[in-house]
Amino acid sequence: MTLKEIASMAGVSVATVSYVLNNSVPVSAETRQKVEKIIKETGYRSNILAKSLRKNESRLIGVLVEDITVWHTAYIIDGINEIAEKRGYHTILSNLRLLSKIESQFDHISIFQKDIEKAEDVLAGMQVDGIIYVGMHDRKINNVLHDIKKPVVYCYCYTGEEGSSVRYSNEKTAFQLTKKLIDLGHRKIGVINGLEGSEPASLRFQGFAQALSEHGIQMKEEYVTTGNWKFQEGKEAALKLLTLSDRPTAIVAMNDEMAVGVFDAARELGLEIPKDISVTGFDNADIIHHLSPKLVTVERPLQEMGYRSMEILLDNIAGISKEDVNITLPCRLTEGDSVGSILI
Amino acid sequence: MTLKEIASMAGVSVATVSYVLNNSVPVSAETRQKVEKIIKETGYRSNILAKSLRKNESRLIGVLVEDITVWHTAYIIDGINEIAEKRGYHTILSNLRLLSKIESQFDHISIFQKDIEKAEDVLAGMQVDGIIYVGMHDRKINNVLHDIKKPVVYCYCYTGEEGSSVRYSNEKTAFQLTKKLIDLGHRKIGVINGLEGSEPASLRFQGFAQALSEHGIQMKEEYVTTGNWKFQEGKEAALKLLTLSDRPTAIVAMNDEMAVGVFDAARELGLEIPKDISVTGFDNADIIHHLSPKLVTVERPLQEMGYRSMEILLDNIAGISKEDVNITLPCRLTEGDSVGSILI
DNA sequence: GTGAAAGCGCTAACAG
DNA sequence: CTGTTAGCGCTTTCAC
Repeated sequence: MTLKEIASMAGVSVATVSYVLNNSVPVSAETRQKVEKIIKETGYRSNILAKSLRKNESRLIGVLVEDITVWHTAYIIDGINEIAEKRGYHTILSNLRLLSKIESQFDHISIFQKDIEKAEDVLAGMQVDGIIYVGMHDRKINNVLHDIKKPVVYCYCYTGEEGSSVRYSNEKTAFQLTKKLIDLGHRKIGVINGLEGSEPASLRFQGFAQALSEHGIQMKEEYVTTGNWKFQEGKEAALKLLTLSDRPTAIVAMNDEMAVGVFDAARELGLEIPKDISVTGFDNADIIHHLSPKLVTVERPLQEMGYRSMEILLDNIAGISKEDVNITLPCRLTEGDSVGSILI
Repeated sequence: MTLKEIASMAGVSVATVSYVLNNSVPVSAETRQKVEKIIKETGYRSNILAKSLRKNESRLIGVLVEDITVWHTAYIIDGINEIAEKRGYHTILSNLRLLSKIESQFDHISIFQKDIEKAEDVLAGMQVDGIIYVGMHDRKINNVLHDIKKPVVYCYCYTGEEGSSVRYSNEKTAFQLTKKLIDLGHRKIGVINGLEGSEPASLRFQGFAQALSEHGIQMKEEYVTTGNWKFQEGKEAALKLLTLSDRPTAIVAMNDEMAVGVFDAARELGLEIPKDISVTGFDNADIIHHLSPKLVTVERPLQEMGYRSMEILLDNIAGISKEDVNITLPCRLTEGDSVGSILI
């Protein structure tokens, strides 16, 4: 069913049908009714491709994700979709599937410049009005989408150079988390840092360190440990910390999986949380929802990151803003019972 | 940059450029070189929209998901993408976001017929060649996409009526799991069924029951419990089972979260897994990866479900197959140490 | 208020 | 082999 067919059925010109459809030009009530009746009866749906071609705007946003199976990606896409729907845009998804390709060599993304260019070609060919690039890790990457003249927003990653970006706050959040412990009276605070070389790990650690220093607490070397973000190493680090002769009263685990390791270690050692040891996590992952007591952790604003990425992109497309914008959203500390106060 | 511009730069007609681009008609080596040079230099990318309009085929597949944040969805999309990429198709994603809208009233999908129709309008308008509908729960739904004349495949759900579908095997898998326990000598097997009224729950239970009956084992009423798929109710059910005077030697938890509850219950009661009690789960969720001993559970073939959905759809589009096909893929039992053998 | 007609970028007869 | 040309379905001047 095409405009032309509708027009002839209604006994009007194609232009008139178009006017009715788009409310672009006044049409007499009578004509409008006639046309709308036919449209309803036939179940006509206008060809968006043809419209885009003619108007030279697709209202299509390319969402280029490094790996859709990485947990946060789905939530970010969800946020993007929500704004897209509200503003009459649609999203075309391109999935680089990096995870299966690089395993855990975070930085060797340059190897995949080829894949990215291919995806870029397709998206550009589809005439997308802009692209949101969703990272699988929070890190600095090259401006991989340099070849396209459309607006780009990087989400869950950033380029040092040009390009807008939307991230969440690692440093400030770790600061708050640590400050919370300090405010509860803790002075002997152990930390299980994330994988060495990972940017979130070092940012989170900086926040941790700053909270200590701002409160005049000396960081003890033996209280600083590292894990690979996984349960096992988290547990091992916790065992080390908890068996120190002067053991910490609180442990900041830089992600939830390692925090679960802390719980396990504490149980093995017969220590009670939070009475004997306070624990915090990071990520609010599914894995902690059955923990008892409830873990104090951090919820990243994933959906919100999707919203903001989309808003920035659309403003950019609309020409409202021309400059790159780089924003870092705050995280939410969750309620929980895994931290207790210390009598000072 | 358009075909026309390339043509004039190369001093040939648009037709010739098109021939070069598509290898649709023989072109002299000389002309080809000339044209390809210009294409490379200018970074020309053909307008896929225009091409689709002209050819009346978009090579676009609509992926309509009930909720992208439901864990399995991302993996299914990943599978769909992989085949799409291989076969030169692209996917446009539409996300109904049902989860936030209906919470857990599994069957009231009819309320959302409106949302679905809207998504359908858009996808049809985008001239997709077909649609894959990805459910958020494995269940029977109406043929919600009746209004479109393009091929449709339902994935992770099905319509009783018309329409192809791709699912995984609940019944057979639960049968295998149970049989495994029986083969190890277990005769007193408790079960923690999933939420009442849920289709996977009843299918899994049927598989469980059949394994018992095929091996001449009487199902004891007190060995049958139910949970709401969640940790807490799983744990409560396990406590009930494990404190029976004649307690079972094995517990089949119908999902992983409840299996974690069994682990917790066993520990509280001072029972050792698998020496005192064998445990199995279902789903291979992240939540179990730190369990010790390693849980024997079931991995659903999610990516494969994406592959097959796409293959069926593309065959359908190509006209290779016209009939509806409904397939049920087998699951993989994972290796683990949470089950032990019983001396018979 | 309505219609005729040009043209968005591309493909595919058809003619040469 | 190459070019001319007629559309694909739609929007949008420009006349009337």
